[in-house]
Amino acid sequence: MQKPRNDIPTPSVRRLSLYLRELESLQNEEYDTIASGQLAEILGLTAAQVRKDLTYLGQFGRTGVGYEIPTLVKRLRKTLGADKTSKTLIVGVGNIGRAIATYSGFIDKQFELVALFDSDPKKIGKKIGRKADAISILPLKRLKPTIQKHKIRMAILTVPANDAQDVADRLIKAGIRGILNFAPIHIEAPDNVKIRSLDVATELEQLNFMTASR
Amino acid sequence: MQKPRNDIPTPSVRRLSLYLRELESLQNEEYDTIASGQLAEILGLTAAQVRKDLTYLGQFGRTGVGYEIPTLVKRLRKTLGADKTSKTLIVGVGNIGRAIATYSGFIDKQFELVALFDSDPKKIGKKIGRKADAISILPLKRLKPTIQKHKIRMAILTVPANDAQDVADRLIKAGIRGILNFAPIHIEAPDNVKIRSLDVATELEQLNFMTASR
DNA sequence: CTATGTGAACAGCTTCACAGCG
DNA sequence: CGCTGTGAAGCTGTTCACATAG
Repeated sequence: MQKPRNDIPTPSVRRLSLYLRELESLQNEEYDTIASGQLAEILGLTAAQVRKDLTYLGQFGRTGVGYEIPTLVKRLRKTLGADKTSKTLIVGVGNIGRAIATYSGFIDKQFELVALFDSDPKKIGKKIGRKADAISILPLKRLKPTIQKHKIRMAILTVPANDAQDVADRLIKAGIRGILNFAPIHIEAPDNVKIRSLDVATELEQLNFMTASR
Repeated sequence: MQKPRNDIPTPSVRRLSLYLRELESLQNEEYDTIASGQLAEILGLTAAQVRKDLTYLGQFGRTGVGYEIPTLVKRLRKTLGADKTSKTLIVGVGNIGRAIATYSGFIDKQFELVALFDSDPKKIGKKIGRKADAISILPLKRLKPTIQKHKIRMAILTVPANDAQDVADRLIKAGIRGILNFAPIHIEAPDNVKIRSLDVATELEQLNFMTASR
């Protein structure tokens, strides 16, 4: 008996995201079609892998020609949910939080930054961002009402490691379904809440290891 | 015939790094020994995985007891190269670059931030960081001499996507062996130069995908 | 002749399960 | 017993190679 698998493997999802971004920047170019090999070349992958990934979108490549870029972009957007903007919030307006908040506005338009939170009373009420779409920093007690009012699904967590689990718990209680965690600590969460951690220290350490030996 | 494998798998290296950090913060606690199951619990892993990872350090766990924390820490440091500080530089002093430069001084002391670079003439000469160990921003033409003088092996790349490959090429020519890239683009490099990319947009998109369906 | 789509082989990691040791 | 160390089994993702389509 085969295990029925109709979801997309995590590594493929990551690459689909790369394809989308690359193709969007290619869209205004002269070509209106692209072959798996070309895309692979640009992104440092193999042609077979690109093709396999793209089959998760259904089949629509043209044999002997390649993939129609506009169609491909449309399908990628649809599959990844990039055809609608997703509301997000940031907790912790320190250096990293602020950097992400102001990061190329906000990120490719696909994500809308709805609110900023911090526990430091001195920061409350201050605004981040350029004039028109500057966003005020709110106290943590406003977390739950804000999340529920705007139906926010994802949060970016950029608080110190000591506070990370507490804040995560509050986010989860308030209904958040996904957390992008920058604190260098493991966040405990129920299965229906997804956590992704970006850990600069660990990445540096890995790089250090890879370049050290031999 | 077995494939003779004396290197450590990449996923294991990442976890070894997590073990080290966790154990360092546990070192002043009452316990001087830890079992694979406990460590696994803290980090959200399985006991078997922890044990398998730790065998890459050689065998020194005590049956029925666990691992001696000081010994374990020592071996982890040695294996990961965390027993000596590694010199690093940052190119691109925008929001992210600045955030990382000032990030908990600098990162656990294992990495020493030797220099900062930016292409913007207005930023040259400015200093980042607290008084005593503030670091001046240098122009890109100082890249090569600085890298060679200090024998810097790793670089953190926080420039805009458009400049990333150019700067990477210059870093590589100057002798850099590993690059931690924050630009949302694939960096091309020879095999003997390791690239690790942290891509916030892609991570967010993945999280969005994972929390969207069902 | 070119490039897709895909079953099948392969490789790499993780999990299992248990022998061995204090 | 309790917990390590580890072959073996299991899974998942990648690569191969080729039938297929235009």
